[in-house]
Amino acid sequence: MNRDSSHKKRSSSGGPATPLRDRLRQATIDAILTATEVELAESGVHGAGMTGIAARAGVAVGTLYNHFADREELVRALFDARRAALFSRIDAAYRVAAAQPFHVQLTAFVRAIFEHFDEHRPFLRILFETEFRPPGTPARRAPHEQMVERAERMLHRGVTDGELRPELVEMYPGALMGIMKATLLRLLPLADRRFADETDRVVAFFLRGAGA
Amino acid sequence: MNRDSSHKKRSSSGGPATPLRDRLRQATIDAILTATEVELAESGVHGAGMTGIAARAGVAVGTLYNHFADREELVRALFDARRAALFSRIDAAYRVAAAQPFHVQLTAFVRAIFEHFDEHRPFLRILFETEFRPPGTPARRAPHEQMVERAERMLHRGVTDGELRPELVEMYPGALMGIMKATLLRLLPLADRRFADETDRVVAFFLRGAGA
Amino acid sequence: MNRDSSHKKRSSSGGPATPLRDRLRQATIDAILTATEVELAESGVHGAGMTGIAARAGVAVGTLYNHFADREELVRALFDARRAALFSRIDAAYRVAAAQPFHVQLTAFVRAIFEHFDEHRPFLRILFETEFRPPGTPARRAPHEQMVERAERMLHRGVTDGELRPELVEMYPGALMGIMKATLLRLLPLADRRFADETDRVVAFFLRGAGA
Amino acid sequence: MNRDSSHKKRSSSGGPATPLRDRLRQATIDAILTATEVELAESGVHGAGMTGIAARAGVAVGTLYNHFADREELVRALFDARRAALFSRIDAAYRVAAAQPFHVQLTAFVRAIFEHFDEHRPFLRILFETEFRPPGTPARRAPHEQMVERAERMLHRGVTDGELRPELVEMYPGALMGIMKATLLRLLPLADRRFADETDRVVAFFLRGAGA
DNA sequence: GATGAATGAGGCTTCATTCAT
DNA sequence: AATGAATGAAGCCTCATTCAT
Repeated sequence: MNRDSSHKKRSSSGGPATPLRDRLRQATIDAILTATEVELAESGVHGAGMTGIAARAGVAVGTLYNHFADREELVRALFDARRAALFSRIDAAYRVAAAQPFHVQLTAFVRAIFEHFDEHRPFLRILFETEFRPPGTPARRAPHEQMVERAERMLHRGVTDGELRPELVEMYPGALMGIMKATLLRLLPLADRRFADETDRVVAFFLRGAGA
Repeated sequence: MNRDSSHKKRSSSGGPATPLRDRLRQATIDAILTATEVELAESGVHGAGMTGIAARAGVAVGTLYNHFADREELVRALFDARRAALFSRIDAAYRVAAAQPFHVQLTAFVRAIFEHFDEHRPFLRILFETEFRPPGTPARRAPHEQMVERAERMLHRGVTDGELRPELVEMYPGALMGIMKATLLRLLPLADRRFADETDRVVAFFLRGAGA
Repeated sequence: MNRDSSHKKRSSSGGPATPLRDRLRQATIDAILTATEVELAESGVHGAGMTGIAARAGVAVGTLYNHFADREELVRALFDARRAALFSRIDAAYRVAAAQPFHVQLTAFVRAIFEHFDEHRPFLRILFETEFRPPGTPARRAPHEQMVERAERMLHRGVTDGELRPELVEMYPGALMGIMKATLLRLLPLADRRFADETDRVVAFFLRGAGA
Repeated sequence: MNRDSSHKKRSSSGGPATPLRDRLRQATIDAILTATEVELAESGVHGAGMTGIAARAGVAVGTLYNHFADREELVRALFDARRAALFSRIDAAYRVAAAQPFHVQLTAFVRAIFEHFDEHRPFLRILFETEFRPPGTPARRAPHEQMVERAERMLHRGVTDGELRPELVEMYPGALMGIMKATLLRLLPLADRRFADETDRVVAFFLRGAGA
């Protein structure tokens, strides 16, 4: 069935024919994904039901299945979408700071992540719950691991540039992530605190531990 | 409604009336708890079913209900038992090192935790999964938070003793836990590595970041 | 939590959007109620199971729960439906005979009840079983008591009109009901006898005992 | 197994050897039956469980099965015991009044029944619940029918003696029982009223309806 | 495409009954 | 004969999924 949004058979005339249908379609999908995110955050990844998701999205249950093969694919789509947004944000910040010293890039990395979760608190709750057993395991990698990889690449540069000591290098990625997660976990219950405001403190602590 | 603690009669005559029954009873309970631990670790906290638990424990489903009111109480009993063991181990190590310098006590703290999880890898998997949303959700505190509290008390001494800098002190407990968890997470897939062997490196990294 | 009464949308455009769905829905509910009645009569109020009810109704178990929150609500719905039918029949007969002498109204009352049970023998069996301990036990009044109340009102008129002696008046409602029930009980095993044919004899006996 | 209390192999010496064992045995059985009666009355005939019965009787579940083959036999034993007591009481009263006029005997009949239920209110609740579907159906007759038979024999004499009119005679037994049951039902919620006090009024009402 | 009632496998729990001590 | 933990069939209910309209 047609769960990929790339039909592209609208090329009979010349202009952008029927993009309306596609736009409506995408609007429905977005509504469903957002509803899924909120429901999962509220009821837990396994506690949320298709009925509740449909209700919050303002559609019928059957409509969910017109866009996603089954519950698993829906959840996976949510994870993919949010992960893609997070990674593109990280990568953008990363690139912008590519010419700057390592510690600037590190700061940009941490800030990008914190800002993303400031905008997606519900998804953060979901991430913590599924960190160890992400939906769609074992075929898929946990977002966690993919971020660890990105952190590894960046921190490697820190060592190469001489800004980080090489001794405990294999601890660095996990330690950075661990400190960040601890910060997220600590602030999550406080609805009025922005994660991004902690950026400098996290970087400071990490650099004291790992800095040359 | 825990059905344990039912030693009503007995001892009315003279001899030890039925210690045998009690021993068998306790053996059953232990078998059930262990089976629960393994099943939860394998299938997830919500994925594990009473049928599978009973099968692994080598008892009938009904037997589970002779000792635990329902699924929730069973899971809670597992958490309580493992958490109690962990905390008593921590506290013991903590007391033993009470007269020693702070960094020795810190090392004892970290090592106690790592050793406990070396002996209870399945429970570790469960802990990660429920860190943010503990079973029996609202009423009970996450084990995580209780450990953070213990860490806070200990690290406070580090500051008082002058071994830790007071600047980022509110980050310390989370950071220590975060670094430990990152280490556990990193080594968990490697079945032949002992967490306890990482003790010194974790302490070293933390002290470089927080030490005076 | 009765899930009926869900005609939320529809009629936004112009035509009668989905009266078909509603009709099918009601047909399902009726089938379920009838099946419930028969199963309860056959297997007893507690002996009847959701599986058997679903099978007899020709639906899946889950369908029962699409229309009734749980077993108790289903049974209650059956009672409510049958009781409402009985009472509206009684009340109609009662009104029609309002202008006539008391003994005519009494006859109409008895006949209405007998005719109702001629059409709902299965429900009669259920009523006898639950007379003393209605389903959904504490909260709701037994149908029995509600009928006694109606009888009381009517018999009061008999006394006022001088057609009944006032002496043992507090026995009248129970006695009338008791004589009727004894008659129902006596004829219930005889499938070819109509209760309504006993109307005059019951009234005659009661009036001889209570008449002025 | 030995569920009949007639072993009678204690005749080796001469005197009444080991009647002690039998007496203890009977005491246990009585305790169980009474416990059963109360539990059934409280929780309903199907709601009462073997565990609750054993607990109330002060024995272990297994002990119940040492005296009764299964739950059904236990309930049946209770019914048999109470019915036997009721019938022997009725029959005694009946015989005593055999030489007296019919209406005296009728009064004795009604009073015997009322007195029995004054002493066994719990059992009365059970009777109402099972009147239509007695436990052990279909092999066993309902107590109701057996009482109707006794009533029939007695009322037949009333007709023969000329104290009752022969016209509606087939209604008499049911009507008498119905009036009695209505009275029991009316007074059952009032814990301080004795059924036996209603004897004369019941007889009076019945005789007005059926008397010559 | 959207709709939502119908489906039924699977999960949790109960409780009469058994049997080793 | 008493005990009470163990047993497991059977009951109720949930919820992802389907499909006729």
